[in-house]
Amino acid sequence: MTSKKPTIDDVARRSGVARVTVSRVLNGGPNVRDEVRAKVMQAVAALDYKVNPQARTLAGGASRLLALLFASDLEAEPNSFYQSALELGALRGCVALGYQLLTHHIPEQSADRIRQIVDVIATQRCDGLILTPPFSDDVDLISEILRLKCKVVAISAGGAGRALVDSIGIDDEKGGYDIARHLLALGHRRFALIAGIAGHLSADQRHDGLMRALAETGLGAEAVVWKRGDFTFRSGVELASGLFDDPLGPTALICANDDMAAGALSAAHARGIVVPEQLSITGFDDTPVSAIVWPPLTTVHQPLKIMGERAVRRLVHSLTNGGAGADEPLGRFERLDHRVVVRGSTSAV
Amino acid sequence: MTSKKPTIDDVARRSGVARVTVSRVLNGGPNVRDEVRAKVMQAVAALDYKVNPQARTLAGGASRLLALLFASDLEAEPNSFYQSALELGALRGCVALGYQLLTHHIPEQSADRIRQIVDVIATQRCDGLILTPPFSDDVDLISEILRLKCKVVAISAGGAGRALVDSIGIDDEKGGYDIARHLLALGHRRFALIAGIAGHLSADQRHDGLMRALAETGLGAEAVVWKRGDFTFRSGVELASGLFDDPLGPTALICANDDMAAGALSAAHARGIVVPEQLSITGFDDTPVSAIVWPPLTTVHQPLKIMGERAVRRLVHSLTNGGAGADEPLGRFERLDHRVVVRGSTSAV
DNA sequence: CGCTTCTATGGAAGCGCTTCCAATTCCCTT
DNA sequence: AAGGGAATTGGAAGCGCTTCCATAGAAGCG
Repeated sequence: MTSKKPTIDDVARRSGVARVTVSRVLNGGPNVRDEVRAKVMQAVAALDYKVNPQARTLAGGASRLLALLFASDLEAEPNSFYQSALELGALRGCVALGYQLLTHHIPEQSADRIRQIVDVIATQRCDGLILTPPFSDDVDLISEILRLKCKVVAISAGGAGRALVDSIGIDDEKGGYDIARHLLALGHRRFALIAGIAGHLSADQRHDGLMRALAETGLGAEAVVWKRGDFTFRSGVELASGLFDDPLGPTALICANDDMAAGALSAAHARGIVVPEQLSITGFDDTPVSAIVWPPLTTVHQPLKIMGERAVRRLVHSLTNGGAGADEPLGRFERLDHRVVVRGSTSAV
Repeated sequence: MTSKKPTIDDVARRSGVARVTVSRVLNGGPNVRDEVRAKVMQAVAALDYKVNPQARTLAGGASRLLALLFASDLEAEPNSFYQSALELGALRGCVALGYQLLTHHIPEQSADRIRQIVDVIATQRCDGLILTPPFSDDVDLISEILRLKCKVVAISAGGAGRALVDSIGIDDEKGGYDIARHLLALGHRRFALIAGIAGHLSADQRHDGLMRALAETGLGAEAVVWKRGDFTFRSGVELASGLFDDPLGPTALICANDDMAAGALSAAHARGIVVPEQLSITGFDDTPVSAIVWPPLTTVHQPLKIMGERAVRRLVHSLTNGGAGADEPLGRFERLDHRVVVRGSTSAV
């Protein structure tokens, strides 16, 4: 049928140069005359030649493979939209830069999560890792990965992660502050908060922001009751249900992500509580979930796709620039803009 | 720091056999004495040796790389839960079988979708492809892929795809029939249908099933008004909005997937139409969306994760069994069970 | 104008693994 | 007990690419 795929030698032969020269052209190496470069490129086009990534890896040592790690059980429902958005962004970056992306879901609570992740690095030979919360702040995990000389970029790392590796995220404290300001402006004074899991530092920062906003308005810790959820719809349902009994309960419920807000909304519906008239609810992330539910959620937009793409670019950058040891300031945090998106789930008290 | 990674030669040396023998053990080859096999395995464990997949690919010709293809624009919101479920299942299968999975999103309408996909095969050198609708029925595309000698398994292929390649799916016609029977039993007689895009054959089969159920009850085409959506929440909102004006309009709205049903539900809320009292709405797929909205959707459960995993297994099977030409009946369809999940969005008329 | 210093190119040596084929050993046959 | 086939093992040859080092010219310099 179709003849064998062309190799670098075919290109070399056709353009009348040595194999190394073709390799140089392909890798943008220096010291190649424009004339020769053009001749090679032409042969590449004519033969529809594509480098064999496996051969390149074997010879060159770099696999051009990146892994995106999520903390979720394969069996459980994933925090799907959040993850998809990051993945899509990362994929976009990989396609643009000629890298490949592997996605892995690791049960977060498992004691051997570190072993599993190290295994991914060892088995798949990927040379860069993108960590998502709460792995982004898992100091033990990160140290172990760095020990293996694997490059890392963390998404939404809190203080712990930021100190160790490059990271990308929004100003979560400010995000929490902003959403609180929105509710305070609407006249709310009694709040409930469904926070994230312990160890998810960026979500805790949103909590801090909320408290700062309250303090500015002269309110203290007594103005808010809070619990920790696990970011799933289900936990939103369960935790919200406990809030509806007190007649002097909160008038506004702030959730650490959209899924839990959707769950809270569902619980409210089930109890006949009208949102937002009787209770305002807010989410976080601005995933499609916030637009799908009724009423649509007021939430904080987080540029997840861009975060995914930036993560890849940062990783590739540090991979190709040899990460010149000292001059590469490890642990740089890149802040992206967020914004409050007001929809129908909040109203004046 | 850590010494170089151990190679197959290290294992060979440590266990006192030749490199080939280690290779045989690693690949489950025949003709190795149990005693030798054990000795090698022990050395592997002692050295914490992992095969280098790139080297294996280069030498062996098989990349052990599978690609999962989705038809969606990177910029548009993905049909996230549907895709995530398939991906998760496929990932599970890959991990179990020692393969790697690459996910790609190709804009479906783009004229050069075939070129893009062929490029994926050529550039990434993956040796198996998992197609999702509507690629599953894209005869031109499939023919081209087969011409490249790349193995394919299609998810939810309709007649066109099933004839060409191995495929996995539920009995969509029966799914449509079942959901219609559910509504008919509740007394509904006037229906609306938000169908899928043209060319998405499995979704069309659900339409056929609906018509069959209606016919059995003595109803004809006049009992249902229908339109085509594109499976997005947005299209559900838009298409449903047009249905609410006629006082003698449908009492039940059947949607070809959950996202469009959620959109329709949202549109109903916006118009003050109470679901299910004034209008019953059904979805399809049983993605988490169906549980997140209010009222939760009656829908048809499709075992997406299992479908993803089975797709990988089928692919790997045909890859490793050399696909012995004749005896391998190409185009085998594997049917998985579906079931109607009754939730709050449907009630008696 | 002879000498060093670049700049452009090519030769050779593998990267770690598998496949092909030859060599050895073993176990049955007759 | 000798011959034959099957079961085991190893040697050698790459897979397609990059890296290291050597080789020419071209260019710079006193």
